[in-house]
Amino acid sequence: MAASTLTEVARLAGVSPATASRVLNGSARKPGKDIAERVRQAADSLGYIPNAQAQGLAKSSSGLIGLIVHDIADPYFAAIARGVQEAAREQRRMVLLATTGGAPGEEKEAVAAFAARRADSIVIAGSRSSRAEDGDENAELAAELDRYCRNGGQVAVVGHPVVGAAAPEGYHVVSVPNQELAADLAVELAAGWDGDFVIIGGPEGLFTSDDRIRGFQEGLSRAGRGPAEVLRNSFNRSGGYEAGLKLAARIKAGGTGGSGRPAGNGLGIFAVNDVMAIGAAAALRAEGLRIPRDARIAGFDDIETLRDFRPALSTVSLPLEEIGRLATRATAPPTADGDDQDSAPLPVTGRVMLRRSTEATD
Amino acid sequence: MAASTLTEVARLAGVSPATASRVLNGSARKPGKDIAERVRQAADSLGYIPNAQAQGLAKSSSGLIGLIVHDIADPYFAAIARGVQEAAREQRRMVLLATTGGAPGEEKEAVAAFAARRADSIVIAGSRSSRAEDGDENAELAAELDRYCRNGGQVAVVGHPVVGAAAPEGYHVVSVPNQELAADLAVELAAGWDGDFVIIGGPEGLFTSDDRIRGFQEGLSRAGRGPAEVLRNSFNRSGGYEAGLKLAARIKAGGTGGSGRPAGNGLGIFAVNDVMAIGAAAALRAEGLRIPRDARIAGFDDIETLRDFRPALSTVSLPLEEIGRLATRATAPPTADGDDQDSAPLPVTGRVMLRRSTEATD
DNA sequence: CTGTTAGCGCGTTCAA
DNA sequence: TTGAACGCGCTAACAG
Repeated sequence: MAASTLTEVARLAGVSPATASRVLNGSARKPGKDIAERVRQAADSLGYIPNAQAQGLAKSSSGLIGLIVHDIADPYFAAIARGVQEAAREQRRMVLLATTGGAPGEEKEAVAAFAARRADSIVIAGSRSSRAEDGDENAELAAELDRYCRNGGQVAVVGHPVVGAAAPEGYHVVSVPNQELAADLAVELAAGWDGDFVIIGGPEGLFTSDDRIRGFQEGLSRAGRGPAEVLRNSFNRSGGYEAGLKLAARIKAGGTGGSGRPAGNGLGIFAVNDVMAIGAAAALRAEGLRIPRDARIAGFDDIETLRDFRPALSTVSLPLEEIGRLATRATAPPTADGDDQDSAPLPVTGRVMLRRSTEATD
Repeated sequence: MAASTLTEVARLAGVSPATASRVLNGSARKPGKDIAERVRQAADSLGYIPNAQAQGLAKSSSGLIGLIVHDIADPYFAAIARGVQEAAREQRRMVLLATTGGAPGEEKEAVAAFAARRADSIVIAGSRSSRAEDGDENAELAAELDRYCRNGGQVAVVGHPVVGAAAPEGYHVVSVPNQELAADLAVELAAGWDGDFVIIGGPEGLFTSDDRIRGFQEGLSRAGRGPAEVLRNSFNRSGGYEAGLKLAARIKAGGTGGSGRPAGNGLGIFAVNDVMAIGAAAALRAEGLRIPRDARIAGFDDIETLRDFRPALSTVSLPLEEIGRLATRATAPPTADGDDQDSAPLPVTGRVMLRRSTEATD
């Protein structure tokens, strides 16, 4: 990766490197109009491209923003990534990508790698977990983040704060009202359906999943219903599929988990995200069941790619892209005009979307 | 972004920076066992993280790989990105992301930005275009890429070479047999359907789209059919939707474009990618038409997130993730053990998937 | 095997 | 306004 350097440009233009630097990169004072042109021409003819590494070294700031996701191919993260990318472009920064599969250990590695690259800020999307087995790694992650912040780094976390993060300066949280929205969803669903509900959740300890489960239960209780049974599986399509198979068998057996309801009365299913909901729906369909006739089903996230799914999936719409933008902007260098909103919780609102998958069929 | 430096670590350990460097980062020669431990402890207690910028400056290599996509939220690119990310991790490199919306001008900017960051290699996913309006920008992009390669950079392009790229050393192409596969699809579709075909394509000049159109026509001719009409629209869902509306009107009008076929006999629709196919299907459905009864429809790519769509979409399966991996590996630094396969065309194979959306209904 | 020296390419003081 | 000198943090040649 050898390329022409600023020194070469300066020599060709017959000026000092310092002057060349001033004209080519944004400096406070502008050199003479005539000399500037000469430098620019020299740079152009040499195809000069400033070495960002060297600039970063000298200025102690890289123009890099690190993004941590579980899986970039998951439409949920892809949508957030788009928002991050957009905001980063506005700020003329570049995005460094890391995928971790959700393991806190990997996330810690990613933070360290970003710190090594001197990324100005880090956005962590994706659910954190509080599982006991992840305890140590979570602690390490928190420590790494702390150090990063203490060194002047900016961090934004989507959803939940990292467990045990001491939150010095520069630590921001874009909180998503998962619980409230799940409660709203439950209330609306309960208004149109008096049968039993079942929740398909992710592994225990996953904050996003747990919040949504808790919220849904709360909504049910607010609607005068008892708590729903919770089936736990992996936080992806196949997890939803497996749970769907179980529920299909149950529905076909004619009961709804011992409540003694008559056969064919179906079930109200809430999957904690759209992808799991789709998986569950696929399983039901594979078992010959129909939605919403034999079972009503709702998800969460309102993934764009899934909007053409039939029957249209009831869900909670989340401004994923906006969330990415907000997180990114929260980590932007202080705008100098004093509006230091700092770590004030950023407002994210969602909306319950009732669609065909939970409509009455009679 | 101030952090403890190698010098500090060295001082604390009572050794020279050079020695510290040798033990902490991979050097050829290993220092004494005792001194190594002392350095490691010092580094640990200081929370030392090597400054990759400085390392890069000194070593002239950054461990960065740049990825250029149209839109990271598009499942097609997201899948490729996952592959790139995976391979990058294997090679202990980090991914820099740039999204361009497909404009050659933006791609040129991205290449320049990657070059500035001294990325070791660049992967360009996404269709190139040869539209006249993009001529200048394409030329600039090619020039930028050339320069990048000449400076020792590695480039891999998915699908088609960049227009006008002079291809010095380090320029690789992962070619995707779009045309052949589209032809295969046409042949298989024609075997089960004797009605008319219509192609929903992207804007003229988009290589991927044009290749698939050309291949499909070729396949039709191979099957003894005349060429299909081509509807051009934007290369995304809404483009498919618009085309679908037009076709719906035509189908409902009872003709198939003047061929005089009886009403209700439908149409065989080939959309050049899955996302457009889904859009078209949504339009047909919105107009009260059913698939495959009123129209058969097929796409291209076999997007994972869309696999649960009903009726299951006939398509051509592409190993997107593998493509990303291949592209990334193609740009890896020469493996030193001599297997310099260099710019040999990398093998990518796809497969026609006939599913419910193109099945006979009677 | 270790320490010293000299850059990598650039920004930013200082004097001129 | 311009140029010369220094330092950012690290690696790679040397010297000891």
